[in-house]
Amino acid sequence: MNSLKQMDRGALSDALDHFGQRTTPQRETVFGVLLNQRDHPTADEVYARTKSQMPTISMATVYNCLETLVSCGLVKQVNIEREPTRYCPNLSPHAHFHCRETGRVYDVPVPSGMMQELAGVLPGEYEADSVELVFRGHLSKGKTK
Amino acid sequence: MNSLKQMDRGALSDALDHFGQRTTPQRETVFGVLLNQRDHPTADEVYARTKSQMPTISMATVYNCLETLVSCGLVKQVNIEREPTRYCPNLSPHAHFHCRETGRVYDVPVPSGMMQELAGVLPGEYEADSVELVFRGHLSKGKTK
DNA sequence: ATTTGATTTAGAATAATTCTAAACTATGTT
DNA sequence: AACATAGTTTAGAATTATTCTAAATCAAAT
Repeated sequence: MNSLKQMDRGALSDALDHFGQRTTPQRETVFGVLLNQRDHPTADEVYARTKSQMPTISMATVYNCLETLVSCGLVKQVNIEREPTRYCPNLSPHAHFHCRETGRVYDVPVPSGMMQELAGVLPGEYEADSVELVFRGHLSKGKTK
Repeated sequence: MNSLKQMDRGALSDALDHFGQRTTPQRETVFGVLLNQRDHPTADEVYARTKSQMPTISMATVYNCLETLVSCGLVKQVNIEREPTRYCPNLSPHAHFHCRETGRVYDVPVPSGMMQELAGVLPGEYEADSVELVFRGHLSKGKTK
């Protein structure tokens, strides 16, 4: 699989349009790479994967595309400690789990009620537009998933 | 104020001892800097503040000391997006609020029950030893605190 | 067709952090 | 007290993710 499904292509164009940005082959390809393998790749990894489909793309363009996708709300950045930024096209409310042993990052669904509750701990003067929840630890043996 | 209170000096020595590390003037001074002004300074800021009390200290030592304090559990690292790491000697359970306008980071106390609850969203195979909760947004007008 | 502005590109620049190797300090042992 | 050992500090070099720059390319609109 290496091309965007019609549905995703539509979502991409719509979102880009909405922010006055053009739909380009590079943006489509990068978005496709993210949707195809949902393992929170770094920019470097996205670059490698994209290059295999589009050998002339440059690192700068990958960064540009990722930045564009993030600013259009199609992709989220995940920062774990000081490690390279990772990218995630999962838009539903979720937390992240970072395994210290493998370095892998997993999505963990969070009931939406929980998110409400979290916002509740903020004193009145704080107005949050985003919440980030990251767990760190390890996966219990047997289940490497 | 520029020297460690007796109580804090004791806590520092105990913790360092416990991990087989020496209590040095550099570590004491850096720890004192963090306790004195609890505004989540970056390593650069810690360096500047420490240098004013101990002009011969080097940047590398500041990083070494911070790393030592973190590994002994006396200080926490706070990473917000890709910005420089900040340091925080608040050991009670709390979240962070990052103001997009000023860039400042605030501690937000979190009821301990909430932390328990958060851990509850993790499926069984995930064993977390730390939870990080970061809000981003802005302070409502009037209260710049 | 031509202008205009957006996008892509390669490579240089930046900046936080880590590494390296030498100098220094403290501690324990005889 | 002198010495060996290991831990710590230091300045500066190295690393690395990311951003910047300026030129080339592309697309849309007159």
